[in-house]
Amino acid sequence: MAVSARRGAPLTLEEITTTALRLMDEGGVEGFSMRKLAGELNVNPMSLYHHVESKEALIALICATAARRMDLPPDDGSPWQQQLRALALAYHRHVVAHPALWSYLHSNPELIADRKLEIWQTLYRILRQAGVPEAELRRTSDVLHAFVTGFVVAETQGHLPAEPEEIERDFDTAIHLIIHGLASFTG
Amino acid sequence: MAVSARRGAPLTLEEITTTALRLMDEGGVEGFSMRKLAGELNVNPMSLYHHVESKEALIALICATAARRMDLPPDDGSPWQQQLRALALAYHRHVVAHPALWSYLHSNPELIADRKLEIWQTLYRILRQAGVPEAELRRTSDVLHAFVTGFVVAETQGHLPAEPEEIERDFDTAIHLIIHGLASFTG
DNA sequence: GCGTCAGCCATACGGTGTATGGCTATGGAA
DNA sequence: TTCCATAGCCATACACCGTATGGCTGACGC
Repeated sequence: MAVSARRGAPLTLEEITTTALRLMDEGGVEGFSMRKLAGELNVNPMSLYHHVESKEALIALICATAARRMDLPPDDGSPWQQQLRALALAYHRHVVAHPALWSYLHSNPELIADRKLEIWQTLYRILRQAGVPEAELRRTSDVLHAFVTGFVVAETQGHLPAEPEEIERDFDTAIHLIIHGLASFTG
Repeated sequence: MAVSARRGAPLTLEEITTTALRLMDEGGVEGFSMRKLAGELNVNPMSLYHHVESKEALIALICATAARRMDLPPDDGSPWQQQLRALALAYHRHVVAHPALWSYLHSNPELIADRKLEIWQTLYRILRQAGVPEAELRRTSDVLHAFVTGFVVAETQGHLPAEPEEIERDFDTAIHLIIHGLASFTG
């Protein structure tokens, strides 16, 4: 099947996405280009297009994969406040691992809109436990996700102070606000 | 002073920023280019660089101007909840007028970080009235701004439902969460 | 009259995404 | 064994981008 002249093995989608993610981690999504990716893979730029429809589609694929890979806290029977905090921490940890990617995702939220994603199901479960009415689940989860997204981007973009313990306190403040805001539903 | 060959009058910074803002409103910040701007102004692309240092600087200038133009609610003595709502509405109104610009600003929060901006002073005032301790003002305002920013981007990016009354209810939910979250400070 | 300089622009460089079409070697069919 | 469809790859080209460089022009102060 006409393997690359400059490489031994044929390209794989896996290889493409992995390298692309690394490049984006290193140089941001803005600094990422198909030509650089091709160079890194020692391949002609056009070869990529046999595995991927477009640059945009490639990024979308990587975002979707990243979103699916997040490991979320199970329902351990603890109070919803604690579970919400655990979920936020998991999300936060995941974002910090790939700031560039999530900052991009932040401006293109449709890439993570699928409500069947485990992350949404987990959030729904916690919100139910918090007393949010069924009819308000979609709305409340949207708003919360927007909040969290805003926070995380502010952090990864360096809008918040750089010291880790300061960030942690900011994080605590954010969670505090959200939990006390949600608690008003049970009242 | 060697006015443009193709135009009668010399370029002005005002003219450049106004046209640039219009182009960004129409085609998004990604779709905006110096060459298109020059074309719109009937001028050689390089002429722009006599009034502006770079594309990035131009966008930053426009963002800063936009942020300063927002007219904010004065302290009318009403409860802080009401004032916070008014501030959020003013912010919201302003963002909806130039979604593309604010979506960009959202990914580059440093462009609006200046704490002397009236918007921050107003927010500080309201947070004080809400009982937020002085030492927590910076942190709380950061977090709130991140929240609001996230919400507004979600809305302008079409992540929230399109129907206006739905958006309004989402907005109410957001404000509700924030107000009840803040209220925990006075408790 | 002359120098200075603001304003403008032509050209060029190195980058981008990707359309088009052609090459090659492999798998299956005959 | 032969043949061919096709998967995989790549060379070329196009239209765009931001902007460095350096030169032109004409208004102004002296």
